[in-house]
Amino acid sequence: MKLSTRGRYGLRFMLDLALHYNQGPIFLKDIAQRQGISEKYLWHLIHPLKAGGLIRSNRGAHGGYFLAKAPSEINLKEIMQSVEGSLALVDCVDNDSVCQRAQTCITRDIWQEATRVMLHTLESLTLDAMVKRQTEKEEQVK
Amino acid sequence: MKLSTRGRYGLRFMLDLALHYNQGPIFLKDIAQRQGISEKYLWHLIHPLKAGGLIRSNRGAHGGYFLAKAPSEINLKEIMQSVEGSLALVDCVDNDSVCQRAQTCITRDIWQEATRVMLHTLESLTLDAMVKRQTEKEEQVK
DNA sequence: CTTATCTCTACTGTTTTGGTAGAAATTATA
DNA sequence: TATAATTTCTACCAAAACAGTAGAGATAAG
Repeated sequence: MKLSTRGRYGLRFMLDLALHYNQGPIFLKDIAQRQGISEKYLWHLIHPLKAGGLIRSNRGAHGGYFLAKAPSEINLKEIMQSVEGSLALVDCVDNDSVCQRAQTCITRDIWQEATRVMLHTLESLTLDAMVKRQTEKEEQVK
Repeated sequence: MKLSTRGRYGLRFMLDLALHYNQGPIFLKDIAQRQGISEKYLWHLIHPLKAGGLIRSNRGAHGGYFLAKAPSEINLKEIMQSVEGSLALVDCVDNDSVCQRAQTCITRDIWQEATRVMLHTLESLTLDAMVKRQTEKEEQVK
């Protein structure tokens, strides 16, 4: 039940953009350097994040990436769903036809409920809340 | 973020034992048949469940498996931790030395919190509650 | 027209996952 | 004590998912 690097890096990428919100397009190169992740790999995350309408980009010289919405309007559930796909803990939650037992299986109900709770948690965490926590943490270090 | 078959089958195995609680040792063969899972594969789950103190067994003829505790004393968190290992969403939650950023990384705090909520949910679900739901569901079908 | 940047396709190696084979150990019971 | 039924264990294999890289093409600024 580990998160893959897609999810972990995806959040770090988005948080980096949130920390530089309203500072114009941010170079992928800079994000990659700050986060210690290769540009090549980050591309795999950028693609679904664009498709999910969470980020936008400018091409060409002086191009770069920026959030498509305010940090307060972007939550962790959206980010994870974009980069990881469905967050259902088991496939039968999304689609009962994957298992003949689905109609009568009580464990399916259990996983459905657990998935719901998890999604609710992720939904309550927004990028701007994370930015706030980040800056608070940096204050404490001083 | 999908659960592996270990987790899914592990719960079904335990629920099967719970449904036959106090009926003496249950043959692996019977569980395998009811659940549609090979005996060979189930062995991989049985081993950690025994190590985790959740089930016990009798060897030899008329042997079999049974719960080591009452169904009300066994929750989903224990079962998952036994068959899947650590349930931390990311490795750095258990062990900060896996990442140099751990001390200052706000995303680590986020995953730590999400993990905590998830564990709390799993902990609140006990085998006997699932048995109750199962029998209620069967009543409704009639 | 040159440089900086994003965009895209394709490939590769490694790890994890799911599953099987077959033999050894243990116990009830005839 | 022999036999049948069952758990226990080691080893292995194939397929899928994951993590990461290479290199070329498209676009825009200056």
